Amino acid sequence: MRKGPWTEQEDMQLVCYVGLFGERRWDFIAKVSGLNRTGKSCRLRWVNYLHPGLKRGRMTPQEEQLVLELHARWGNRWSRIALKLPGRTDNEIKNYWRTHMRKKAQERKKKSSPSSSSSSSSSSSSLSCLSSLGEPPLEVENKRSEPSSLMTAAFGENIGVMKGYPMDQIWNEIDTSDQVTCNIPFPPIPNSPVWEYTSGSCGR
DNA sequence: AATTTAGACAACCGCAGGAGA
DNA sequence: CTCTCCTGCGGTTGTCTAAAT
Repeated sequence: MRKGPWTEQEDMQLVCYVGLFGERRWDFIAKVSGLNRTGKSCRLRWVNYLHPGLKRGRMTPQEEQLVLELHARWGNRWSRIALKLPGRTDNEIKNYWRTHMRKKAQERKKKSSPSSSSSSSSSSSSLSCLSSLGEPPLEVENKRSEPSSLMTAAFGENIGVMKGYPMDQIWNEIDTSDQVTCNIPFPPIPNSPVWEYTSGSCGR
């Protein structure tokens, strides 16, 4: 099994097969795609990097604020926190928190004076993100679990190809044929680095 | 200009829980 | 009921790059 950084070619292939089979059965996708990766690795790559709904770049102050608040409330429940931050992954948030906390720890060391009003800032009265969220609502909350919107974002008009083709049917077909040739021409996905280099089909 | 350091991001690992056989 | 496989989560480590010295 291959490890380490993914190549554009691998990304292309993965995007293609996830487009075909959906975001599930990663082990199967890993096998069928011919990628010499574990299903786990494929899933991670998709979730953290290739997912079309992902935001890239640094966190906005609002997002940072929200992370602070949610972490104060839920602790290290990164995936849960991520649900509240559309386009951000648990990994990203986790990384952000890590560097954030490291910075804080260092600052605290320097000062070594335990007044530490900053640590309590996460629950200060000036924070209103959560209250404005009203806990569950936040309209984006469920977007993640809505494959159709994801696919639309990812594949634009071509999503139509998928629509008239129920997943169950696909599964059935896959089960009967071990190998699948993926040659649906997907249009480039904006904001996804993969597409800066490649285009066209993803056959092997 | 070269080197060091810090921050950001990507990826792997181990574990736990759920589903199906 | 239990065993196995798959998936998802959280922790951790590695890599790259920009800023600082």
